[in-house]
Amino acid sequence: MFKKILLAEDFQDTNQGISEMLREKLQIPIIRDELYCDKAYNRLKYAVDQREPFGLLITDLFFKGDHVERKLTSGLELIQAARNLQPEIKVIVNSMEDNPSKIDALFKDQEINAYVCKGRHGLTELVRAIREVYHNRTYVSPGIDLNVSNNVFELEEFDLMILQSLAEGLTKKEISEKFKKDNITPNSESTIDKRVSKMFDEFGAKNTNHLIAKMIREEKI
Amino acid sequence: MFKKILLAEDFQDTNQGISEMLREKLQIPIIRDELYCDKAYNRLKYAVDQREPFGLLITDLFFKGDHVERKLTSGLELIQAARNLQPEIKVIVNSMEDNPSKIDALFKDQEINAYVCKGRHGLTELVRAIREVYHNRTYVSPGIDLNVSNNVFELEEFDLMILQSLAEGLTKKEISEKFKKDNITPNSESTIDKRVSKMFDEFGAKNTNHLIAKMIREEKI
DNA sequence: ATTTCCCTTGCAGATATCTGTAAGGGATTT
DNA sequence: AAATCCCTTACAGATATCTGCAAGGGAAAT
Repeated sequence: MFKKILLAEDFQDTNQGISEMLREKLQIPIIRDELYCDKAYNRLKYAVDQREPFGLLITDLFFKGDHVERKLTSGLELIQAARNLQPEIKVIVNSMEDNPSKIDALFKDQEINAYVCKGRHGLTELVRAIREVYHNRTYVSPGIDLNVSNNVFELEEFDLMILQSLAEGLTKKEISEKFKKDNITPNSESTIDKRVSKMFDEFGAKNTNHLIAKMIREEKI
Repeated sequence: MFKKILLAEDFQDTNQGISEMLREKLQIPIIRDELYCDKAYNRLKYAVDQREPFGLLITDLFFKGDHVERKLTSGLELIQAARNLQPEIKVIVNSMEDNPSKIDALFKDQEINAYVCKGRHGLTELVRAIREVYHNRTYVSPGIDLNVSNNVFELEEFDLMILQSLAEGLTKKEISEKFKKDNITPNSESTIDKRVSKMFDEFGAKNTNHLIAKMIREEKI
């Protein structure tokens, strides 16, 4: 089993619960837990310098901001920095994110080894994930279905840019002009009209206000 | 100190961390933890029936939905049900909500005894809160400033209804008609126009799309 | 009583949005 | 080569939005 594990999790209660479990259930000799990404990174670096690197990093994705100044502000940044420093380190993400396409991106882009979704079985699943990862397998919380990723209604890049611009208060004419300036094509006002109308049908919206409200609430934009 | 404490918290890791701490730091003889509001309520009821009621309820606000059917779906509903059953029970809310006006409402409407904000000192603060509440005092996490509640730009009821209607895709004419039907006044299309334009100024929005996007992102609607 | 202030309402004009129709171009199929 | 499909674009007409201006009414101040 792993000899050294680093835990990055900013909630004290959650942090405590996980550390306790790691010690009891898995008898990990060395467990370090940190409340800030920067401090976690420093620990990794020091361990590498001392030639006693951590075997596993368990990290959350979202870290609250407070008065402390931060360089690394999210789990994503921490993972990238860690991999840069120590490419072979195993990574388990432990977060409340449950959007399959976002989790899928973590495996594809960051090559994480496991994803555990916080919830009623989060701790049990985490123990399982650590064992799987130790044996060079990947793990995903059973509640998450990466296949049935809701790509059915996933927004493509172009439509996304239109929606973001509308949400920023630009008119369709302004969007058309911006697209022309940035060499984004297609870019006629008419096409933008058409795209938005098509989204009305796809998402069952009555008008632009309705569409934007839906998209933001569903965290598509 | 309290003899019996009930903890309602759906995240297994957080739940574990808190239970552990209650046992170690405060030597509470009986601690029950539940992952569902309904189960927590059943425990309260059983304890009351047995004439050995809980002295304190610690609850989260948001509970994830899953396959299990639920009657009580939020901490708010649990608190109301608990107070209905056992009016004198002490209540501490432990959640990640950090909006002062919403927390203020919990004290005013639900008469909760303490509010602890999850975060880097959440567990330490919770211990403190329990001691304070035991001595019949209230407690709020120091990071929360109930005085500087962002009421400066709080929406009044009327403007809120307009925004919600717009976000549902109604036109201003339709909103005007709805208001007339529901005897809400003022209700002319002109006034609704004016109110929305005024909000453009207040919130620095360029148009309706922009305003709705801002309001939803700031969780005003 | 008069003035002042603020809100509601109506109206009008300039823009913006939404929905069709239709023409043209590129890619694929037949 | 011709037909088909899909996307882009232009344009037009009906609505909707946004911004003024002006009139009226109620409440508070003078």
